[in-house]
Amino acid sequence: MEHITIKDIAKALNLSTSTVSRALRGSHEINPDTKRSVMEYAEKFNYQPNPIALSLKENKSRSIGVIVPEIDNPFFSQAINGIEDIAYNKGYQVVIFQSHESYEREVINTQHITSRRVDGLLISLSGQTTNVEHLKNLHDKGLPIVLFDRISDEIDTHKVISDNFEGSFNGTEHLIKTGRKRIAHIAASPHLSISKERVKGYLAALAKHNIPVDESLLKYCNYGLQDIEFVIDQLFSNETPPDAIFTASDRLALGCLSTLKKRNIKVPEDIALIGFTNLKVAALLAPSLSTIVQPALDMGKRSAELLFDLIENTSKLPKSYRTFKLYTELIVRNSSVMKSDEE
Amino acid sequence: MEHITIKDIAKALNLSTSTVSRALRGSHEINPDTKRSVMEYAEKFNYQPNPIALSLKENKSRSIGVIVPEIDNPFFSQAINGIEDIAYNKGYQVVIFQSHESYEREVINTQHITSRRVDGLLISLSGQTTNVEHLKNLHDKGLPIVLFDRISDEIDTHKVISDNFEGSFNGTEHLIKTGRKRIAHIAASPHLSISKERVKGYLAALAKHNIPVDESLLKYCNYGLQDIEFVIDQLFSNETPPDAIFTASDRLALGCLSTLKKRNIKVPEDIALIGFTNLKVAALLAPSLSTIVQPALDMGKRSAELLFDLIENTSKLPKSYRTFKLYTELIVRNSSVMKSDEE
DNA sequence: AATCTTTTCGGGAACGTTGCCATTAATGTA
DNA sequence: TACATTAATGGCAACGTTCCCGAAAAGATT
Repeated sequence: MEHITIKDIAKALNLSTSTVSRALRGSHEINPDTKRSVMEYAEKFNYQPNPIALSLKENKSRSIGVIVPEIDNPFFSQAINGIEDIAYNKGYQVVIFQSHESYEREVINTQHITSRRVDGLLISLSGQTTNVEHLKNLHDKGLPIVLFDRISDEIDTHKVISDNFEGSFNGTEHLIKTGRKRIAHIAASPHLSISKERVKGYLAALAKHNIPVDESLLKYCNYGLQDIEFVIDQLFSNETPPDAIFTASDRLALGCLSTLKKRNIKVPEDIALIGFTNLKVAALLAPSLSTIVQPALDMGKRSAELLFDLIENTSKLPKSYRTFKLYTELIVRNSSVMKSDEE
Repeated sequence: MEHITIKDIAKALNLSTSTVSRALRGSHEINPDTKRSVMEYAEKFNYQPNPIALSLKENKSRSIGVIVPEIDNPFFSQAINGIEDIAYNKGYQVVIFQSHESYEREVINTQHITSRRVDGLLISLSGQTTNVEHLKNLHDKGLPIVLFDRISDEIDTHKVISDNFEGSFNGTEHLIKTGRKRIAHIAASPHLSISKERVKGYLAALAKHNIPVDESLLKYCNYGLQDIEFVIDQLFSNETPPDAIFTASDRLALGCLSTLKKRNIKVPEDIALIGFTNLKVAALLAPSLSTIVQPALDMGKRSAELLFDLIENTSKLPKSYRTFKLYTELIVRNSSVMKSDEE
């Protein structure tokens, strides 16, 4: 890949690089004729300023880093879609990293992030992450960071989440109102903020309706299918098994559905199932899955906007960081109600 | 974000930058004591070489660009997962662009790609792209490019696809062997290589079994739900409607399923449905979806490996480019056979 | 006519790093 | 003792760009 430089133009037109540079930027202190000839030459030979040289000079890369647990997860790919959208309009590049739910990998990613001199970082924590020193360090050094979805209290910066408490509360209450008595909750990694919030919502709904909490109905579970099967089997070995499961994530809901099918437990007759998800196919599952929808795309957009806000006002110091809660929506389908078969 | 530089170390230790540079690289012509003190200082203040300065000097960015139609499409996010995996091990960054199935956007993306000086490009063409001059130009200028999934004959470089013909042939033949007589095929954008190959496989299977081709059963369709509904309605306005639909993509299959449900057409009783997809949830749909699985992750990995091969041997000129066909697999589920309900 | 402004441009440093070419001092060789 | 060799380090240019500063020429102001 050969690229024409400002020097080449200067040499060809018998000018200095300074003059060419100014002509290209349309400076007023350049003779219109000179300007025109420079422009024409640049156009003709398809001059494109070297962003790397610019980066070196200005000490910024015009790129942002994104660390997600797994890109191949509809929630995150939708969020990245939103991020890319905003970044594109701002003329920034999006550089992707995956933590694969591993703390070590996340730490290594943050090292790469700094070494690569990205201008800002968007991150959703891995399921294993309990210590966020690696992010604190970056933030203390002045790197703009926005946390989304899986956040941490220990970092003081902008955060974007969906209203996990409310969503969880509404989902649980929906199960209660449709007559379910023993409602289990399967949460994801207990370290995650989203898990904690959703458990709180679940407990709050039970409390409101004076349903005693049964610890044996509250389970934490990894995404593996075996893990899910194990948990389901645990729940059903209970002397009075649950008549509803409220699941804290898309993957878990799918795993439950498939396990319940395998165990020949009918949904929603034997047990109601409701997910916390944004899967487009949720409506097409058998049975169609009731769920609490999260605005993944909007979350990506909002996070990116906030990050650019931080990047562009990085000097104006006295910041007040905020945590933005995005709406959730309960969508009732067949997995939680025993009515007809078509909506 | 303040970063310590080689100059800082030099100043602090009363050395020249050259000495520090060589000490850091472990050069033999540096006094072991000096080397040690430099190393210690660098360690202590967390020196990280500035990759931007390196890039400027070496005229390479250690990053690769990836252009996909839509990141929020399980096939592509899985592929990107594979790409990121390989790139991570090679120490490269992955920079993501989306064409949103738009030719204009794809062209703009390629401009960004060049202006950003990525070391290589992985691309899957947009559905609107018929002219690939923008890619040819880049390739002629020496940018290593690997095409995957949605490829073009007009660019001579490495390509990675799944065996669309075979997958399509097997899918169609499966429908024939299970007694279907009027098999429709709904393809994606007619410009796409994947569409052409899959149509060929479909036609070949019909030919092998002496089934005459009915042009009215071969449809091209966009991903929009309205488009799909329109096509389905067209098919069923036929005097003898199809008894099977072989669909050329995951999204199309989902759209069909939902439309057929809405129209109260029973799958698989009234009509068999089979997709070309890699959706993890295909098994959980109602009915579970028969499909031809594509190895998206492997495709991403393979493409990335080939790209790095090109990048690293960019000088060794006489290249022989190849097109790699990856395996596909027919998975028969309930949407195409009328047997029992559980597998 | 002498001075002051503009206008238009060139020179050079700087961003962080590497690599070539000195340079110095110490050591080895005759 | 004189010269060649080696070890250890410094100086400087270069990558592509911008920006500050200066300079020459032309024009404007007394």
